[in-house]
Amino acid sequence: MPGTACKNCPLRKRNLFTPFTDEELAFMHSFKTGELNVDPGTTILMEGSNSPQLYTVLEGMGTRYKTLENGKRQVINFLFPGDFTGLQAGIMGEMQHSVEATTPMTLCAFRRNDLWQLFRQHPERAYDLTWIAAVEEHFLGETIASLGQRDATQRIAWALVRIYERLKAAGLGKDGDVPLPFRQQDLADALGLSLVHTNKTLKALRSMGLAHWNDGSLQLKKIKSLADLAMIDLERPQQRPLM
Amino acid sequence: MPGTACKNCPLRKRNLFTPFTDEELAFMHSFKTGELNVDPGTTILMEGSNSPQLYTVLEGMGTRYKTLENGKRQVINFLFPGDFTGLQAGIMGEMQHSVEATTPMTLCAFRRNDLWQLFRQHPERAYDLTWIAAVEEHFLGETIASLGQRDATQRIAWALVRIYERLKAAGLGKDGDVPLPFRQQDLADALGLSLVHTNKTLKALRSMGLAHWNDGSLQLKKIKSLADLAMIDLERPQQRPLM
DNA sequence: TCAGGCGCATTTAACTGTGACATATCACCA
DNA sequence: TGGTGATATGTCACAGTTAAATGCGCCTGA
Repeated sequence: MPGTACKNCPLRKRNLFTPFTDEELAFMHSFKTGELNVDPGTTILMEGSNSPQLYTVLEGMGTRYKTLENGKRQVINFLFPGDFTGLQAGIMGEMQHSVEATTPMTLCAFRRNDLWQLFRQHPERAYDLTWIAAVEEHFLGETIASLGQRDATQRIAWALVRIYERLKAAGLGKDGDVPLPFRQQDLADALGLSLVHTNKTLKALRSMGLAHWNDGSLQLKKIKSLADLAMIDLERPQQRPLM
Repeated sequence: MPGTACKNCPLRKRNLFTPFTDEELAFMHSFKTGELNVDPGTTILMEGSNSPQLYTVLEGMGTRYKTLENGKRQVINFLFPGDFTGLQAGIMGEMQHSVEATTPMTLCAFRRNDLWQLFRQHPERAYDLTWIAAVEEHFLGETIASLGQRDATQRIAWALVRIYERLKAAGLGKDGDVPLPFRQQDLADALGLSLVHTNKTLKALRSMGLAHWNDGSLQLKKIKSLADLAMIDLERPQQRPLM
């Protein structure tokens, strides 16, 4: 039982997450195989490989991405504390994307082979897992709508709002600030924009006073206006399970 | 128990789907509340509404889409026989997208409130459900990569290949043909392209002899070349659960 | 039986948002 | 001190958009 015991998990204290009973915590802990600490730039899961583990992010941030044959990269989603990843490989067998650490990260690892046990013995956790998958599916659908129908300014506004909401909900940052240690290139690859145009659009949002992203810190002073620009509704933070 | 009994379901006979035991079929049937027959153009599920049902497509085709505030429409995915939909609403509460019938459709309806029973009493079905969610998540990730990183020609080639594979796997069409009763506008809205450019690109693929889509029928004579153009690998059909 | 209308595919022409390329600046580090 | 990675900015070309018009098949109603 290396690393933190689940019942002492600092993340779990945040009321973003649905509380677990001691019995539930004990089970999750038995499901856990260890903690993984990685340096920035480390590839945690590799497209095409067959990972034996599933992960919950305890600390740090990363990207989930696909690389195309022509070398282009599509960032599918960012990984923040509390996020769960690896279910696809856990269920389908082979990773369809890679996961890379952007900052130093700590991940809680679970045995993929225990997944079926979880479904048999703990239907509540199985339900949680499906809940997580459904929420991710919803988010990916919104991403598709952004790439397909929004112009560059709206796309960036959309991404910044959603990122801000997620990081705030995870309890990161203070006041109107939130840490965002990615490169502009990462955001560009997430939105299907060129680096140059991403840079210019960020400048425009800055000069409009809507979004300031400097030195790894994102500041949204007028998130409502930014959301209007992106043509989206703000999402109220919703309690969710932490695996 | 209106409509077809699950054990007589004609879809289930196709060996695309994992076989169920009689006991399993009986349970699925008990979970079923009825069949839904709709005309083309009918909205089956509405964005923002709170559907009490989940559906498996028995017959016909449709689209799953989001409408943006500016009136633009993003088709997130097409619905084909054997597809399951409504899990998002079933789990998250509110529909985040709409579902519309393109052709006459027959759907098998399940009670959303029974979902939790399914998790408790039939972990195998719960696992299947999560499997379906994971596959959908994978597909949406590939869609994001297409919208973000491929040009118009590659996007259309990608879409046609994937659609062809899915329809073939479902046992539709004969030889190199497959029925595809959508409008060019639907494909355009799925790929984030204008109708005009979609039309031009389809014409180009036609004159290259790679794809012929006329009168609701899609013919791919050189699917391998089309896949190369799209920079994707062909997917071997994989057995999957039918809910 | 024919006229009118509607949905969809097709085509042409003009415009534009975004990409590609080039270059500069700054911080950091070996 | 030079090298590397990131942000920043200007210029120009083009893939794809927008607008507008035509044709064709099919339905409906007189």
